[in-house]
Amino acid sequence: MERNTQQRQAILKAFERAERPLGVQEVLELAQGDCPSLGVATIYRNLKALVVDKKLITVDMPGGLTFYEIPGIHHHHHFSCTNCQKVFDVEKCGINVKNLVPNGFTLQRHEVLLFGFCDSCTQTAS
Amino acid sequence: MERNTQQRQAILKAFERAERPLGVQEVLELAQGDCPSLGVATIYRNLKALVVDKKLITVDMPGGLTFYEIPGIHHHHHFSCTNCQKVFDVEKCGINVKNLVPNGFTLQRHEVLLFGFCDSCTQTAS
DNA sequence: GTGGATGCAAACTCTTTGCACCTTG
DNA sequence: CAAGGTGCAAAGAGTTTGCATCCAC
Repeated sequence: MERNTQQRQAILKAFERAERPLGVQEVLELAQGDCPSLGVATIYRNLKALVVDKKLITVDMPGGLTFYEIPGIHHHHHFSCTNCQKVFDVEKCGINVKNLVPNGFTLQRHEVLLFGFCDSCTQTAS
Repeated sequence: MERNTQQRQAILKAFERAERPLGVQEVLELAQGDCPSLGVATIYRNLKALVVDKKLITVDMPGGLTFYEIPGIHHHHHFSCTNCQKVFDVEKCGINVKNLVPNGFTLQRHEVLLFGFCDSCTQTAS
C-alpha cells in the first residue's frame, strides 16, 4: 500500500532534479526545500520502501556510505569524487567480467567504482 | 614509533593464516585465539596504524563493511560472497578503465567488485 | 623506568524502531 | 473515518576516544 505523501514526492523530486546518485544527507537537504518539517527517519523509511519498490536503487560506496539513484535503462557504473564526495554515473561498462570469476564461483552481479576528482574539482585543483 | 606487541603480532598472524581479506569481527575472533584478552578498540587502532604503515590495505565493501588485507604485489580485485559474506581476491583485472572516465574527470584509482556465491557456497546451493 | 599500547567504558555517528499524532484516500 | 505515514526521541550497531594501567624497549 503506497500513499503519495508530500514527503515522498519531495524525496523523488530531489532525485529528479539532481540527476546523479544522492546520499542520505543530500536527500534530506534537497527534500527539505520542498517540505521543511521532513525528518531523517522519514528519509530512511522512504528510501528503503522506494528501493523495494524499484523506484530507486542503492549504490554502496566505500566508507559505509550508501547512495541512491533512479534506476537507469543502461548498465552503468559510478565515479566517486575524493574531493567533494559526490557520486556520478559512468555511462560505459567496458569490462570483461566473466574472465575474472574464479573457478567454482557463481557470479551474480558486478560493480565498478572509479575514484578521483570530478570535473569541477579537477578545475579547482589546477 | 612502533612497538611489537603481542596484540599486533596476533592481528598480523590472523591475516597470514587467512590468506584473504578479513573484516573487523573476523580479525577479532582469529586474533583472540592467540591473545584472548584482546579488545575491539585495539583491533581498530592497530588496523588503522597498519594501514598508515602500508602493512595492510583497506577493502571497502557495500553495506559499510570494511575489510583489510596484506598488500599483494599484483593489482587485483575482490569477490564478495552474498551467502557467507566472506571476501576473496580475484587475480586478474581485465578492465579498460581509461575509456570509462568522463571528460574533465581525473582518475586516481579504481575498484572492481564481484558479487555471487563462492566456491563452497555454490556447491552447497546445488 | 618511561612512553607508547592496551582495555574498559563512555562518547559519537549513522540507522532503525516505538509510539502518539496527523494525513491521504 | 481508518489505515498507513510522519516526527520525535529513544534504542541499536559499529567505530572512536579518554584515561588509568600495563609492558616492550
